[in-house]
Amino acid sequence: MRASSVNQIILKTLEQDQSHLTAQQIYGRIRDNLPAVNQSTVYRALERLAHAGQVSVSDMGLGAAVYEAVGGEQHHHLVCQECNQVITIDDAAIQALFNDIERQHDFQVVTNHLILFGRCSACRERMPE
Amino acid sequence: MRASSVNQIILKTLEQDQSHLTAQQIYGRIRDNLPAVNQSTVYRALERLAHAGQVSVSDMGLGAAVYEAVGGEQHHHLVCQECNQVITIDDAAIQALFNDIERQHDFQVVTNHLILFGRCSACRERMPE
DNA sequence: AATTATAATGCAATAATTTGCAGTTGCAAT
DNA sequence: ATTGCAACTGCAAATTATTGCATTATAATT
Repeated sequence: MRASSVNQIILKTLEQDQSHLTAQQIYGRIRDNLPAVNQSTVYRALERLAHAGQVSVSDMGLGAAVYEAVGGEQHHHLVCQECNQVITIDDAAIQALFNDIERQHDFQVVTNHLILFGRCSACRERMPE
Repeated sequence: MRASSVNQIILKTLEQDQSHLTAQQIYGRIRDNLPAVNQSTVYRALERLAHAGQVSVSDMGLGAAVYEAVGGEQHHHLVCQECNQVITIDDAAIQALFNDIERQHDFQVVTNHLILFGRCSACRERMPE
């Protein structure tokens, strides 16, 4: 396998699929076309892409991390610990925080997919503390 | 083993140790006193404690997640992807964001230890994009 | 105290992820 | 072309984390 065309293939795979894919799912889809790609190659390519800010990695509290191509508009998620509901929130507030951090700490945030765990309104009503 | 005294033992272990411990390290320390505790019990106890907001779980980009007792003052971290430097930041800005989210989405954030990846100032100078 | 329900545990199997190391590949400079 | 170096890959082993199921413990109820 030609070195690092894997990056491109993974990116294309993620772009076709809008939803969050696990490393194993990505591995599976790539295998369909290129049987001769190893698992750790996929993990390492994903790591490179995440590092470069081209894909996001998120632990949504499922067994496995999920990956996604970073497109124009970012989004983030609130995950309810009780009912597992996933709420998508837009980037404005988060970007503002990141800008603050960048100014205060001179630190360029690359994290591009934030997952915040907690309790949704329905679950709070259903079972108040 | 008396059910769920494990919770207390883990909490005590984490409180004694200020630093971030991995599940394996916690497992190791508990074994010293209580050989008859299983790995999955430790993982499950940590999960419970995290869910209850008593300990924080963070993937700092090392191989394993790290756990910490949640004390009075929260803190969060910026982790440089290049040099692995860990910058500790205080809670104020983050809490403000969480409050916003709580107001806008009626969602109570439990996440209590945020890790943001990016590039520290030194590395940005050393290797500008 | 006996009875039920609910939650916690151990164990073993499985899944997900990481790592070490040797071998390839791509690329730039001879 | 050849050399040298850094990045990428495959493979296998090791680590880290999760899960299913039978058993045991705790708690609540009668």
